[in-house]
Amino acid sequence: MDIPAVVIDRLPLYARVLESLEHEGQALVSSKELGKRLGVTPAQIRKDLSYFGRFGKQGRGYNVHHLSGELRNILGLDRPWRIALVGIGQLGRAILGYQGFSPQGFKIVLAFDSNPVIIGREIAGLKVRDVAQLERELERQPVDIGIVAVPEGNAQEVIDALVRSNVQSILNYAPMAAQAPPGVHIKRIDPVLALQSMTYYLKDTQVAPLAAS
Amino acid sequence: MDIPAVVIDRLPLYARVLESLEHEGQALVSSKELGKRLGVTPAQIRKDLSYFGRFGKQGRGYNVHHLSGELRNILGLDRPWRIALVGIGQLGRAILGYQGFSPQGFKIVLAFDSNPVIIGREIAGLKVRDVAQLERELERQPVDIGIVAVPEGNAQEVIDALVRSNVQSILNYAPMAAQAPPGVHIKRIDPVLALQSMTYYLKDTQVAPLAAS
DNA sequence: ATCTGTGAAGCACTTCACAGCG
DNA sequence: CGCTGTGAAGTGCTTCACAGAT
Repeated sequence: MDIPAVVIDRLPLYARVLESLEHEGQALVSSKELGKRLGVTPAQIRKDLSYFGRFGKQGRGYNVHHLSGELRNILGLDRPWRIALVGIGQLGRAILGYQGFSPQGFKIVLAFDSNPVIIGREIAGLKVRDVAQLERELERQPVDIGIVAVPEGNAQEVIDALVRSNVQSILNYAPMAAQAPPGVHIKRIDPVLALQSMTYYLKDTQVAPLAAS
Repeated sequence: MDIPAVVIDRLPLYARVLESLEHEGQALVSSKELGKRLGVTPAQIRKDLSYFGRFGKQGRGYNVHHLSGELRNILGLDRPWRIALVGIGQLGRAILGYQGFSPQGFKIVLAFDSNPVIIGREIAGLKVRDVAQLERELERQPVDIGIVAVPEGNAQEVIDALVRSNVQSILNYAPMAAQAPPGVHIKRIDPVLALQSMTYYLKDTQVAPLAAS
């Protein structure tokens, strides 16, 4: 069976709410309550979960601890994942310093850049390697995920190199639609693109001319 | 007419490619060529654009400069936008220091935090204000957009305060589904959630146990 | 001949509504 | 009686395919 990608995208949110409920000591939860917390219809939650199994009990709801574990297993969150980060500029350094990855099992194990000034330097405990050696290094030390934090103009070539190294999941911080062969999953994450689509809805309600400040 | 949100989300990508083409000096572009660059079908591009007008010429294609300008106008990218940033921790500082907003017309004009140690300090040229005063400050100096970079547990209350201050567009860095009244647009941007959905597809192809490193 | 703009068809996701179980 | 799991209906986005313009 082929599960819609939108469903997969919602699962991490479900998993996170369930973890909260677990910490709050709640044993059972209904699709209605989960839906309220998530801003999603109860039917959608039941339908989404039904792709993977029958986790609930009629008349009762879902066992929070059990469902949480099932989702973590389905998503692979119960295992560690290795990441190569490409691009150690301002953004790359922020990503390297970000404390939110490792508690969730994501570990950046390789860092690459093209700037000779920082190649060889150690940043946040990781030696920066030459991106020209990316394929060679990934052969020696494979990773599961690539994070691309290079300028837009270089992102496609970096992604191509990652794909040649059999990296199948890529998080792309460059504001462009990257091309990749089928089987490779790319997610774009760009705050400017996100803002640029929201301004569409703001056009007629702009609060004040900037010059007035 | 009500234009699908997915269409609005694609427009910034179109606008960006058109700007590249403009800089490359290309005068005309067909939906086929645009589609190739963007990994989108030509029909989708034509359909998307047709929601807003008839910008092309049959037999020729689209005038790059003209279409670029139309899209910038449709999205409101030809105007400056004011932003309030809430949460000046590690992430908030990275956002404050990010050079990518202002070239696109996004200007952070207010910074808030709840930590007494940094309230009053100046960071990246902006005085950090007390988040408890958010509504008062936004009354004096309205903004168009709010960026929320506070911990998950505080994000909803911050969003509620922004909404009370008539902020209608919010970029939320917290990894949760925030609630807001209709008319308010929230986009979530969280790298961990993005990774957590990609691992679903990786489950059976994990490269190596992390312990082996 | 080429390429747009667009109704109509096709496809995919969401919601409904209810049988069935606890 | 409450709540899940799920076919079926509903809705909305994407793709097709072609008339029409250059």
